[in-house]
Amino acid sequence: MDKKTFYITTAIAYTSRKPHIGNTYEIVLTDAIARMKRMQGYDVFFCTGTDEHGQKIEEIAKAAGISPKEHVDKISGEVRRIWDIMNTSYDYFIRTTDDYHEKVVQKIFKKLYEQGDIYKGEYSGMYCTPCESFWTESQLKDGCCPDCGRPVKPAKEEAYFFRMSKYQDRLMKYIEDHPDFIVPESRKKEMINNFLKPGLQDLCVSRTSFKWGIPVDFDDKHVIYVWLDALTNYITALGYDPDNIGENYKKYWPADVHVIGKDILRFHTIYWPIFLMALDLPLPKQVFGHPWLLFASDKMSKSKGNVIYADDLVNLFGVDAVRYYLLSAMPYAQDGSITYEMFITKYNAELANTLGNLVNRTVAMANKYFGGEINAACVENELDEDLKNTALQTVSSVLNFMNEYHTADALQKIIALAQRSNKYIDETAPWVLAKDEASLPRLKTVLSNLIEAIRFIGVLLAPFLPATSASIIEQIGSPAADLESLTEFGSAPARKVGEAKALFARIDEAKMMERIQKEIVEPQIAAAKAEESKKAPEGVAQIGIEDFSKVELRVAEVLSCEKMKKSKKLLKLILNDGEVERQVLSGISQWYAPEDLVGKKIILVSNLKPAKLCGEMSNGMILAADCSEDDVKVLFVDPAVPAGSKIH
RNA sequence: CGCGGAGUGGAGCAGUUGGUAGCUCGUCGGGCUCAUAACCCGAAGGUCGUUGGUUCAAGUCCAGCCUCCGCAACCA
Repeated sequence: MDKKTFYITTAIAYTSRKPHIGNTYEIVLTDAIARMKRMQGYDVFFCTGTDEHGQKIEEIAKAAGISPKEHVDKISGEVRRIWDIMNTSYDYFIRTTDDYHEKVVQKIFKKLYEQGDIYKGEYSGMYCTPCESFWTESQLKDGCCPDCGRPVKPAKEEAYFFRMSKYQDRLMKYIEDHPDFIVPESRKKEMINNFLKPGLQDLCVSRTSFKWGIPVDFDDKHVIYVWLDALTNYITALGYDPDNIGENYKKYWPADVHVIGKDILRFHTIYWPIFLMALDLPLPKQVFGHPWLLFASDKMSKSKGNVIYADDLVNLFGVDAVRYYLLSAMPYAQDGSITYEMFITKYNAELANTLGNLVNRTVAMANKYFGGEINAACVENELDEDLKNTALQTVSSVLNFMNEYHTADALQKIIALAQRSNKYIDETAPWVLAKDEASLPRLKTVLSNLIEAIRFIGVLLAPFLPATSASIIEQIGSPAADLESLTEFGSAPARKVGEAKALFARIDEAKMMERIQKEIVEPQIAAAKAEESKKAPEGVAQIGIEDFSKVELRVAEVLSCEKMKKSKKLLKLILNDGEVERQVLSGISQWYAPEDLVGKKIILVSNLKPAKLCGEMSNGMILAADCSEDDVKVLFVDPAVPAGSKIH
C-alpha cells in the first residue's frame, strides 16, 4: 500500500550574493510541480539548498572582512528566507557545509580514488606566485597576471582528475535508451553534439589554490572542487553514505527529476550521471533544463536600478501574484522577461479582472439573492452544458500540461475556465432571473453551477497559488480541496458561501510605477552610487609626475578604419602618428562606425606595449571616455593640431 | 566561416508528426449592470526575417543570405 514516491530537486543556489527574481523562478517552478504531485497522491520529497564552497566565496568574504562561514551563513539564511516568503514547500534544505554532507563527499572521493576513477595528475598553466593563481594563456594581460600585473611563469600543479572517458559510451547509450532523460528535447542535441561526440576530457576535481572547500582527507593540500561536492547533494540529502545506505535514499532514489537552469545542464547530464555510474548507483530519471527570466531585454544591473528581487515584488503585489507571474509568463523552452509594467498588466487582466472579479461577483450574488444558501442544481438547461464540459476538460488539460512541466499552459487553461464562467454569467443574466419570483429556482441553479466552476478553479490553483486557492475554497464554503472531487461536475453538497473578499485588488499602474520609482528604483541607484564612490578614492592611487611622464601621449590621425571580422567589439584603425603608420585595435565598434572615425584626430598612447587581439596586432591605445556604463565617447582633437604632437 | 538559440498582426507569446494562421494585452465599435470603471460580443490589423528549392500542399522540411540574443574569445 506504499504510495508512489516522487523525488524532485532544484539546483542548490550559489551563496555569492542575494538571489534575484530569476533565481527565484526555479524554486517556484519546482514547488508548483511538487505540490501538483502531492495533490495527485504521490509521496513527494522536494529538496533544495545552498552551494557554499569555492574561491569566489572565499574572496567575497575576505573583501567584506568576515570569515567564509559567516558569509555563507548569512547568504544561505537569506536564500532560505526568500524561499519561505515565496511559500515553497521544500521538504529538506541542504547546505554543502553540513557536516554530514562534507563527510560523505570525502568518503566518495576516497572511494573513487581507490577504485581508480580518480587519479593524481598535473594541471599546467601560467602561474603568478604573489597571487598564488593559475591562469590560462588567454586570461593573461600583456603576458602578465590579470590581477596584479606582475609577470607569470609556466608552472605545474598537482591535481586530481576524474576519468570521464571511461564512462562515455555507457552514458551515450543511457541517453539514447532514455529519450526523456534530458528535456526540453532541443537541449539534448546540444549536449550530445557539443560534449559527448567530440569526446570527454578528464575533469579536474581538486584545487590547491584556495582553502574554502571540503579537504581531500588523505591529501589535505587539496580541496574537492565544486562539481563533485555540489552534485552529490542530491544523494547526501537523502542520507546516502557509501558504507551505509540511508532510509530515505532507499525510498526516494533515483530522483524523478532534477530541475535546473539551462546553464548547468552539462554538469547534470554528463558529469553527474558519470559520477553515479562510478559509484554504481542508478541514474536520475530526468533532468529538466529551464530557461532564464530576464529583465526585459536589458541585463539586470544595480546601477540601472532594475534589479528585481522577489521580496520587493511580494511587498508590492503579494506572494501569489509573484508566483503567478513566474509560472505563467515564462515560455517553456525560451528565456522569458519581466518588467514592472508587464507584471502589472498581467496582474490586472488575469488575476484581478478575470479571476478575482469572477469570484467576487459570484459570491456577492449568492449572498445578495439567497443569503449565501446554495444547494445543488435543480433547474438545468442547455446553457449549462458547455460550462460543465469546459470545467471537466480543464482538469485533464491542466494535469497533462503539468506532466510536461508546462506551467504557463496549465495556468492559461485555468484562466480560460474563469473566462468561460464570466461568459456564463452574461448568458444566464442572473440579475434578470432575480426579478421574477418564478425563476428563482433557475437562479439558484445558475449560481450553484458558477460556484461549482469556481470550486474547480480553486482546487486546480492549489499547486500554483496556494493561498489564493485556500481563500477561494473558503469563500465558496467548500470542503477540503482534492483532485478526486473534480471527476464529476456538481458533486459538491449544498453549502453556505462566505463573505466576498477581493482576491486581488486592481492596481493603478501610474500610481504604482511612481511608488516603485521612489521606493525601489531610486534607492537602488543611490546605493549603487554610494558603493561606487566608496571604492573610488581607495581604488585609484596617486602618482607622481615621474610616473605620468612614462606615458607618451600624442595626437594621431585616423587614416582608415574597419570592423574586425572575428570580433563584435573591436575596430581596426590605421593611424598616422606623425612618423609612421601604425595599426591599433579599439573596442568601440558598439558606439562608432568606421566612417565616423576616418580623418579625425585622436589621442594615442603611443608607447604601450603591442598586444595581439583576435589574431591581429594592436600597437597602442586610443583615449576614450566612459560616459556611463554603456556609452563611450572617443576624445577628438582640434583638427588644427598636427599629427604627432606630443601631449603633456 | 567558434558554439548555440531566435526572427509570426502595435506589444508579449502558441503553433506537436507539412493540409484553411491562433491566444493574451492594446485599439475601435456594440451590449450588460451582479461585480474590483470590472464582465460579455463584434471589428480592424500578419505576403509567419529574406531568397531559392522539395511537395498536390510549407510558419512547419532543405540550402543560401540578413538581423537580434546568449556562451566562447575579446574592450591596449
